[in-house]
Amino acid sequence: MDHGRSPGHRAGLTHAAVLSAARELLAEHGIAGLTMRMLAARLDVAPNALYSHVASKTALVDALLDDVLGEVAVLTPSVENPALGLHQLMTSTYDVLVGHADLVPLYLSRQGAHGPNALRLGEVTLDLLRRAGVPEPTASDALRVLIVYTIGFAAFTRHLPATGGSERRPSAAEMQSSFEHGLGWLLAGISDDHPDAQSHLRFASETEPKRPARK
Amino acid sequence: MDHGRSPGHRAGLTHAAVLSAARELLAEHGIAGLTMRMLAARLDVAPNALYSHVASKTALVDALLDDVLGEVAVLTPSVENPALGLHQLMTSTYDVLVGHADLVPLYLSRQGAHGPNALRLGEVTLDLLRRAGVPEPTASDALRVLIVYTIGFAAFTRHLPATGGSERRPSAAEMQSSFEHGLGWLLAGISDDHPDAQSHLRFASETEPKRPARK
DNA sequence: ACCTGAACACCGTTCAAGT
DNA sequence: ACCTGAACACCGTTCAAGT
Repeated sequence: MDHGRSPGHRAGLTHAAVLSAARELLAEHGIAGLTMRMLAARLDVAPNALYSHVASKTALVDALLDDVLGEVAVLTPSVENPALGLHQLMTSTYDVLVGHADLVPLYLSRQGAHGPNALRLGEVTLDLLRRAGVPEPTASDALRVLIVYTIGFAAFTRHLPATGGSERRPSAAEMQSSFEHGLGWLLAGISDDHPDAQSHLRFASETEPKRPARK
Repeated sequence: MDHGRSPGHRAGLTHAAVLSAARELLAEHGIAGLTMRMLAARLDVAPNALYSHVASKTALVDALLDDVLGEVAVLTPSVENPALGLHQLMTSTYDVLVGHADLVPLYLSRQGAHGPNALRLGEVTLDLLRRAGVPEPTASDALRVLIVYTIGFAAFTRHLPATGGSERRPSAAEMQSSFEHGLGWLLAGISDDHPDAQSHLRFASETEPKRPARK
């Protein structure tokens, strides 16, 4: 594989190139195809050459997920309607993660070394919660709940466990619909715990425009 | 390792013995220690001997998780108070899964070949939802949402991502508290969608006795 | 600093035997 | 049917070189 290159010559790899090739590999061959050796082969490089640009495979996966998280749409801070902004942010995160569902379980099994994009999303969410009038002890709970709920649902969109009885596997569209229902319940519950909130979060799920089903 | 045993003699393994040894291995050495070869070594057996009792490693993991799920307390069907039964069932599931949090991400990454215990839990949950007065299109959504929420939270109890800013890692007790808050929001939201429900699910989270923090 | 060659210490799984 | 011995086709990672 390694195109005629003697020990001293370099291939011109970069961290970004490795990351980008990893994303392609993941998209094409799924999670099973994402190995250091396959990645090296795709880059026409010896397997150990990758370690000049990536500390380890787990570091690669962490970087990969944060890279994906960078695609989440963080619209104008929605100062006027934080409730709607909250709903939009979670659904956008859900959409992006579903597009790379293989990555989530892999990320779950590691120490969550959170990248800058993940941190940014957490901060934006917390900010929206506060603006919606949710006071501090509850806001932290709500942040955790929303994150876990969204990521958990994204991880499950492919294979849902035990939906009871002999029912067939729910489609991606059904999963998205269930996700949206549950998100509405959560946002309503958060808001109902604090009736002095400036606007009911429940409002968001009703005014949100329909998204097209994923390809 | 293999105690003097010639090719023809048997070691007396059973499916249950393999499964039990796998649980011990998981508890002692974590997820990294759960390999077919380590498992064989612990049973004083050649690695390939396991394949007489287990089809593959993924089948082992599936069986392992369903075995764990068998520990979930399914109390008297709570005919009188389905709302409280629902809350109790989810918290029990959460507690059990948190005790084996390593298993969940591994389970997520596979095709969810659902064992009998998982199916039973799904059916019991759905039954409770119906008894609580939740009509059918919503009940399926609620079932999915509750399952995903509970399993997702269990998977995250060790490493929570992006709780925003530079806050330190939440403790297990904090995670449990957040889980319970979110569960209350969900149950309240489900019940509020159907005001004719025989009893507000919200009621459950208020009458539920305190559980001791996990060891 | 970046890359190669070779190797180490593992994996899950299969195949041909033995009783 | 259950187990061993040996092997296959992989892994991630390290170490000593080369330029």
